[in-house]
Amino acid sequence: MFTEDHVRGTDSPNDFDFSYSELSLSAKRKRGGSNDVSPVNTKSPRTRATSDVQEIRADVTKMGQRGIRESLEEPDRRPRTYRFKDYMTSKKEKLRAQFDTEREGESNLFEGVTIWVNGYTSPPSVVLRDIMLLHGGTYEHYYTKSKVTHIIATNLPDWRIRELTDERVVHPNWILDSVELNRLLPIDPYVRYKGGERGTRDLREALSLPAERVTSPMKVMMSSDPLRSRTVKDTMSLLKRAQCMTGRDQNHIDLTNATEATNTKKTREMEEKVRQADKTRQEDEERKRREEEKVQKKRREEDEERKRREEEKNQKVQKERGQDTPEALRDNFVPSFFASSRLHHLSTWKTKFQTEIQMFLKSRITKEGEEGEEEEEEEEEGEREDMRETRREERCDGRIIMHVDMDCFFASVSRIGREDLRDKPLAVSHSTSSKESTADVACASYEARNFGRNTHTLLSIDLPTGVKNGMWLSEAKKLCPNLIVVPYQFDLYEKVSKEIYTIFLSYSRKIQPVSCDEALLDVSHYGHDHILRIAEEIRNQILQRTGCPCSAGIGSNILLARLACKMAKPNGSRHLTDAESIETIRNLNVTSLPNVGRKIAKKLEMEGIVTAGDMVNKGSDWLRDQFGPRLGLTLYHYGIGRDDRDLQTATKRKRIGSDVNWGIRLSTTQQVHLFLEQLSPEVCSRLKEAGVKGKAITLKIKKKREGAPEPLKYGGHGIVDNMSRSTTLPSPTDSSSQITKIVCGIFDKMKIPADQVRGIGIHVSKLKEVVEIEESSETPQQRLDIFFRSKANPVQTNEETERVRREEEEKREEEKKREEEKKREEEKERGEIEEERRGDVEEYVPVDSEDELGLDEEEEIIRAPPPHKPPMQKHPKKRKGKKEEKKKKKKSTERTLHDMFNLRRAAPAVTVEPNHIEPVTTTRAYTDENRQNLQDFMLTFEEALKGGDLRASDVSRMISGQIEGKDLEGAKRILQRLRRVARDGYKWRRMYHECLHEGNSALGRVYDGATFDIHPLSTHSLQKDRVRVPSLQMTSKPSKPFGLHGKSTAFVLGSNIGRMRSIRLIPLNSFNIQKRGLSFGTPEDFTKRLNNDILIATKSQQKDRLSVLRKVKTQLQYQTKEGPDSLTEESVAKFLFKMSQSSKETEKIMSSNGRTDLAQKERDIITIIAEYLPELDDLKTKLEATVRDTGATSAKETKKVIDALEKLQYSKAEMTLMRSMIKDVLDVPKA
DNA sequence: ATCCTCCCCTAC
DNA sequence: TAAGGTAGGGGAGGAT
Ligand SMILES: Nc1ccn([C@H]2C[C@H](O)[C@@H](COP(=O)(O)OP(=O)(O)OP(=O)(O)O)O2)c(=O)n1
Ligand SMILES: [Mg+2]
Ligand SMILES: [Mg+2]
Ligand SMILES: [Mg+2]
Repeated sequence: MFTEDHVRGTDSPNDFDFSYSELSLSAKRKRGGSNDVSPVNTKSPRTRATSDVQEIRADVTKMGQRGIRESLEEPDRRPRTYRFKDYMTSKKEKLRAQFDTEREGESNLFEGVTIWVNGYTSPPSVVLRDIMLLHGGTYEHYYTKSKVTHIIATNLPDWRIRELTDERVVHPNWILDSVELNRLLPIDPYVRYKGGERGTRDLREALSLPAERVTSPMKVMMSSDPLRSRTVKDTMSLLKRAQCMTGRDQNHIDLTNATEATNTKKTREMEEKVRQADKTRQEDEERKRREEEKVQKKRREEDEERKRREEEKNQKVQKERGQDTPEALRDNFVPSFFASSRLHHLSTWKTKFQTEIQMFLKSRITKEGEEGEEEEEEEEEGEREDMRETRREERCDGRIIMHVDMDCFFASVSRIGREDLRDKPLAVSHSTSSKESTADVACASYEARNFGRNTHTLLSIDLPTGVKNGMWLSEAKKLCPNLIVVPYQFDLYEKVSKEIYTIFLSYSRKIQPVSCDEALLDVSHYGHDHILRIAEEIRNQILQRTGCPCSAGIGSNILLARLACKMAKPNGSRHLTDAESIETIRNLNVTSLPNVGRKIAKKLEMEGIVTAGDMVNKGSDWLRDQFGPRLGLTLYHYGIGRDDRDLQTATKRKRIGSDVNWGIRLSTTQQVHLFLEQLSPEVCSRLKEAGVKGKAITLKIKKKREGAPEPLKYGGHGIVDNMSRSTTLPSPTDSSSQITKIVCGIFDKMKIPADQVRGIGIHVSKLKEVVEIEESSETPQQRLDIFFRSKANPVQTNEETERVRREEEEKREEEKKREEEKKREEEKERGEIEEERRGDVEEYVPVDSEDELGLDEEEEIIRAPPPHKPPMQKHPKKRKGKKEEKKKKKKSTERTLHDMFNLRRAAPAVTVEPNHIEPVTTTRAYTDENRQNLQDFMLTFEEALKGGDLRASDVSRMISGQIEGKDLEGAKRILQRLRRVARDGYKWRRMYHECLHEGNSALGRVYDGATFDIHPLSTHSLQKDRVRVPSLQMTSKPSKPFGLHGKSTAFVLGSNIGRMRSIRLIPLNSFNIQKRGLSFGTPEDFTKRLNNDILIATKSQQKDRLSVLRKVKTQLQYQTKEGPDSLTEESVAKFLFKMSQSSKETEKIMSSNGRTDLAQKERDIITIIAEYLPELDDLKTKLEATVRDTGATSAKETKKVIDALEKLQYSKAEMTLMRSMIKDVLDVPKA
């Protein structure tokens, strides 16, 4: 993720980096620990009323200042700075070396000058830093007497400055003017406060400036006051120059690309310089690298040349047809789109901060592992060890999470150095004007958000109603006619972001980057007592360094921290304590909860649920039912303030992609191909940057929905259907041409008319790190062989196949259209028109619009999967609502059992040609309405079996009416399964097993988009004698909350269908138990018992019990999935214990809030889980005894107890349980 | 049971 | 004019 910008920007000795100050951290801790600072802080902040916050804030500001003074007084305790340099890979190191050479050439204007920027300046410190960086100067993040030669400050008087006697305090215009005139001006006219004469001399000496420079005739040249206020334009032009040097666009990453990409004079000069430096001092290795680079460059050039010719040809073809080149195929459309796309930037920055922080921390860890070279290093280790210890202890008391988020970020950045914009309603947008503008407002200032409202009534985060982020400018203008629109300043946002992350890193190393303007910090190590002060200190620092306000929220988990931050906005901080959380959250709108966006909010609203309290009242069962086991439970927990997510400090990327869903209006397939060719390199360069290759290539297409109007939004995609298809390659790739080829192939297969394409995306997944790939010993040929051996033989399609497929799709399309039609009418009746536009739900609820009404196709279908009703209705108990059921013509006179019992067939029987791919539309889900039918089917089936004269063909026919064969055992098994279904109340889904065999053909799925030669059949064994027969697979009750239910298309390769012989059924779950274990059994025992109990509960219709047991089962499954290891006795024990604890926690919250009903529910859960943990009380008694024996009284003595326990030789599982109980037991005597 | 693909939703 | 990108979580359907 190292952009050119990045590499260059960080190559200076005084570069911007994540500086991490161990010292400032420990100093803070000490300050926090001593009681001298705070007169306010006698109460614990956990219980402090919010009204105290103001007071604290003022107090803390002072304290922050005192903190700085402290550090000034103790110059030895300066923070240590770690740079990327410490942890970049050696390759990147080399790249940087090259840029160093270039940079040095730029200017040495400020050589020997080291500045430290004090407080808020205009331009802000980030800009000054860049300037210094470009002109040979040094920028210090922290003040150090021995290093800093100039203190830069705008505001006078500043009490801090008065304390500085040795250094020069200079106005920033000194820097700006010096750059402008390209000479170092004397500082005299710019000096804000002059120290002693000695200081001046020192300064001159230190700088060893030539006399003529110092006596520059600047006064003559500068007609205006040197301390004048700079215009933004001034500043920006300087900044622009800075950007010229630092490399502009983060989209152009590849170093070699970068050197050849621009043909500006500057670049050429730089290259020349580099070459010269190369000659004189680069080492062999470096030269070799260059050679390689050159070769690659050449290759690329050839490649591009070829492409260019192709393109020319294409364009000529188009011209001949009299067509213009579409906008999306213009030169540079893709890069320029991304360069202007705010969302692209947002996304890019997020991943950037994620990887950077990850790398930074990793490097720190390796560093720790090494021997400390200095004494200081040792100390530091000790300190960190100490901190870890502290943290561990703190965790017993719960974590302390802080969420810091910039206030109206983009707008605030625009206000830097613009006092005139300070209190104005502001919007950041591309558009320059117009009431009609469909440009998005990326960010609205708080004045715009609250426009026209009495701000005193704004008590809750739920209330604001003015301009929202994501809203169209036209609408924003309507709401707020005074709105001032300012342009994006992406470079500045990025700089400010880096600045705030630097600050974050100086407070905690456990950081989850959330966005360029926010992060979650684990600040447990500061303890509860002073945490609000720390928050204020951070906010203060951010304001000082960037000139932008932010807010901070603190809580015992991520949820509470986020909510607290939101509530504190703008420009505030808050600690949302556990005690007040439930009551506070209860009154919040559901949309303020994470994971509740547009759709979920709407679904909730339809049930009359508006507040989080409403949601909790509806119950966790309902939520899980509606939103799936995962989200349902999460939401329920959020509703009562619970959230056990860990901070995600390090993640592995799973996918890399690039989408353009704007400005896509193409007319021919060829044009789509050309566009894909533009997009592929984008994806590839991101892959390369991340150092990965991927095996799965996905093409995403937004296809204009049938009948959808042209979108109102300029260049917008409008109402679309999303489609995607992927191809898995034998080996990972990051080759642009390969990916282009594949996605073009996929697109052709998707059979989407080019003029209906509204959005295109390419994604690569199944990623592998390049380093690992290189280590792998297999040759490409070997890998290919492995692939072909592991997969079936790919085939080519033919025209006939495509025709069938198209027909099938058309049919589906038609059906979909009908559905929509119906739905649209219904919605019109209800007056419910939804819009296609998006935007922050919470912030922006779109308003109706004639033209852009967006109907979600899926919603209607969820409620009623449209069955292909066979004509015979043996069971006339009909749904009344579906009066307009289509009367379908029966194709065959043959009446199958399938028809008789109204069991929908999975697919029409199709004739399959050998080696051809055939589309088969399968219909899923025998839903409730079919249950009765199934039971009837079963009875008949049973009768038939009794007679003993049932052939497998009958079984097949009964189900699909198409296949011959004989398999009594199979039939019996089907019966068994049917019984089970009837008994367990499972729903069914139907599924295809295909077939295959014979000669040189193989069963296989089609690898979309890939063209392979037909391979001779390899020796691996194929499943022979298999038959394409629908079978039944048990599935738990579906809980998909959104989207299309019940239909999908399978593409089946068939051959010699006539020879099929057997039926294959999914084996029932079997449990190979045995193994003896604990009282509650091995994991296998446990699972078995659980399943059995579920069965019993089902039979005896103990609904609540069943629900609890199912919950246990699902949760356990998740646990297993997430965990790196398979289930063990201990993990099961721990899991059960945790679940029980979790319910206890909920129970506590509920009963303390008077919700006896819900508390009872949790108690029931606890009781049921306790059945599986019969030993718990016993163990606890034993544990207590041990604790008494050891005489331990506090959590600190945990280890002592554990040692004692270990001597008693409990089993692993028992130890696990006891371990989790120790804290409780030790807490009791304390209390 | 477990894996894969496709799709949906959310967040900034 | 305007730049509606992207990653990850998660569910269903299907295959093995
Ligand atoms: N639909 C959106 C939402 C956000 N952003 C950009 C602009 C915002 O300034 C920035 C940060 O998003 P936040 O959600 O943090 O919103 P703000 O910082 O603007 O306001 P707040 O004070 O509520 O955090 O991301 C955007 O371009 N489009
Ligand atoms: Mg923000
Ligand atoms: Mg934010
Ligand atoms: Mg929300």
